[in-house]
Amino acid sequence: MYQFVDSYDRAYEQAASSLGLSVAQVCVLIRLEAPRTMGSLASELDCDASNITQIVNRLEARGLVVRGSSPHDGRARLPRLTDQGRQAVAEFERAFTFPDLARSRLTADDLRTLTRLLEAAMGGGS
Amino acid sequence: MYQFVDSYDRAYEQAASSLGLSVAQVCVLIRLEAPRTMGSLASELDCDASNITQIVNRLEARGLVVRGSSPHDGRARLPRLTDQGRQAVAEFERAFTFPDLARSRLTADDLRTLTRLLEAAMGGGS
DNA sequence: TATTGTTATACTCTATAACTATA
DNA sequence: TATAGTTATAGAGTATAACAATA
Repeated sequence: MYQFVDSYDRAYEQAASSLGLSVAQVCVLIRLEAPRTMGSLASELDCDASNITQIVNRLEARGLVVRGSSPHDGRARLPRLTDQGRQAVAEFERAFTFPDLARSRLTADDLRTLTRLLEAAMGGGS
Repeated sequence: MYQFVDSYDRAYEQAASSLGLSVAQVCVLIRLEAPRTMGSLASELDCDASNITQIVNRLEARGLVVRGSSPHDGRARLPRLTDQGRQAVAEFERAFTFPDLARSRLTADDLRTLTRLLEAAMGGGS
């Protein structure tokens, strides 16, 4: 179990760094396929809002993201992907081969079983 | 698959921080149940040696680790756990309930199947 | 008054480069 | 000359506290 998680994490890190990005930056980037507020990113990634501010600053400095404004709430910012950002997301998904590779090593039946057992191990619906 | 890895990682992080330690510090600590060189830690954790130097510095400052010397090689250091360090490892293992909890939710048969499928998904013997 | 986000600050993780001591 | 480890330094992730702007 540890070995599997470790392999997954390392593959994720390597795919990110092959694009010159950190894991944290990719985590934000892939959640911006639809624009959303800084706060919703912070709560989904379970970190402080000031953290998101800094990560988005760096992504914006690289031209992967732009901060838009919300028409409904003058306080909120709505970061969204630029074309270059969308391209980076696509490249990451191409580089992060671990899940597809893992799936390709199992039969369709075994994959269904694995999914069921992982869900059961996590406690069903949590 | 992502959900399972994410749950595992979050549980690990929370167990570490419940002891006031970072994930990186715990990773070093739990590998010191037998003394070993700085270099072997760096290669197992796949990071630079200077990184290990700093983490061991912080663990030493907290009294969890002491740097010993090797009788065979005057250059090498052999960090090892103090009593307080051993206690911290035990506390971490008590706090990191995720794996035991996951196992307890499966029958013995399902657990064997899960292990087999995870190994197969990683590519057998890698 | 409460909420969204930013700024300032501090600590940790991480790598690179230059260094010391030993082999 | 090569290896084990450290030091100095710099960039990034993270949180806390104080703050501005808006609701």
